[in-house]
Amino acid sequence: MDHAAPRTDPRIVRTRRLLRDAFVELLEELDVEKISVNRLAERATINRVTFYLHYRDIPDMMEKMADDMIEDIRAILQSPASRQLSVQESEWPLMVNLLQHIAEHCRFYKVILATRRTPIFTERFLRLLTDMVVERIERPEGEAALAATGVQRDIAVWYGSSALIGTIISWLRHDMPYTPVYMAKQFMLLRRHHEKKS
Amino acid sequence: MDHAAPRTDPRIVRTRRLLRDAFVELLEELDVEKISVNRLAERATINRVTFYLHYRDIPDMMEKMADDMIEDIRAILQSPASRQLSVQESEWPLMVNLLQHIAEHCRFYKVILATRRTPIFTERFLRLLTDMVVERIERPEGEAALAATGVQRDIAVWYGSSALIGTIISWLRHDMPYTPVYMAKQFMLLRRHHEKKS
DNA sequence: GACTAAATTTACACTGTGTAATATAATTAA
DNA sequence: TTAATTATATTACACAGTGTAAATTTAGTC
Repeated sequence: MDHAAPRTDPRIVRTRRLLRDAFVELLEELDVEKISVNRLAERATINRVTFYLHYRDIPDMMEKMADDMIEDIRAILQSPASRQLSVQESEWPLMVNLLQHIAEHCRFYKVILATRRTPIFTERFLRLLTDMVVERIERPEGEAALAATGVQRDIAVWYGSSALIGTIISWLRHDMPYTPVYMAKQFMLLRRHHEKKS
Repeated sequence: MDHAAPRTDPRIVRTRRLLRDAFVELLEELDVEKISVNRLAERATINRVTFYLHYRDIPDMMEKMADDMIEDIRAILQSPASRQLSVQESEWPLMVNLLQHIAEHCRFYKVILATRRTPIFTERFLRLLTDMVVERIERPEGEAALAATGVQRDIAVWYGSSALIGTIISWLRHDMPYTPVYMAKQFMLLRRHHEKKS
């Protein structure tokens, strides 16, 4: 890297920083669909037209911001520490680094990953599944199994419900290559491995 | 149920059906943000003004559609079969029913849960984590562990990566009540229970 | 200090929004 | 069947936002 040292104009850096900060700010206050180029430019204290010198529209800007985010995360996951170690050993520091990175930039990540951004349907569906998992875990059998594993209760809930909805979405995305029954069986297998202690 | 038999005007039923079908159709062709009341009414072959007699705006319409979806799903999860059985036994038919319901209405669910709806950031992040999980599972150790459990490879990938990103998002949503290190430890525990065979 | 590039200002044509008033069509009830 | 009610259509309007163009000002680079 750093071959030809592009050295971007500080005005460009400044404008983009203002825009991205303003975007995060607005996302803390409004739903995405309410963020207009108008408002964004106003909040960023730049001219509306200037926005178009940098991004085609707001989705395009989000795309670019996502690119940057991915670049950051990739840098962490490909850190030198991970190369010579085994998978088992390298996973731990990678995970810690990733989570710490997110924690350090939590204002950004929270707004980007965890606000109203989740379209209403997924959100509602997830909530329902979460209730289901909670109910399940609160039964005596669930409590016992959980206690044996040393897994925090709410974390197990997050994990289980996200896994469920995420797998369903992936299944749909891949045009349902397995029958519902087969999927259900697989869920049972995966579940069991959470709860049955060795 | 069926106390006062509200008996909605067939015109209302028709208009809402046209609108919702048109919405699904458009969502198959465009990103959500490109769906305007204009286009929607045109596609539904109703007058634009009529839309406002039923919904405040498009997010409001999505909200209502989500309500209906949740009602359907809830009906399945609270089916009579589930009441007298134990948790373990009732879970299986519920899961099958749920998945079959989704499969039957897959055009709707696919568009609603699995299209471009996932805001770019989550999508990109999920893709990255998926790569990570794939790489991990393709190693000899991973293959062996997987074979022992009888879990399908790609399903394990979907499951693991969704669980990961979903848990991270929940952690952020709850304002990070655990340290990154603790979270990482919990991930290791949950992971281990997938792979270590009894 | 001159050159270059970014940002601003102003303007314009366009698409979409939300509401109001009135007219027409379909449904329901007498 | 007629009369009522109620949904939808039509037209119109004020407003907010979009994306682009041209000329100008401001800031950075060499």
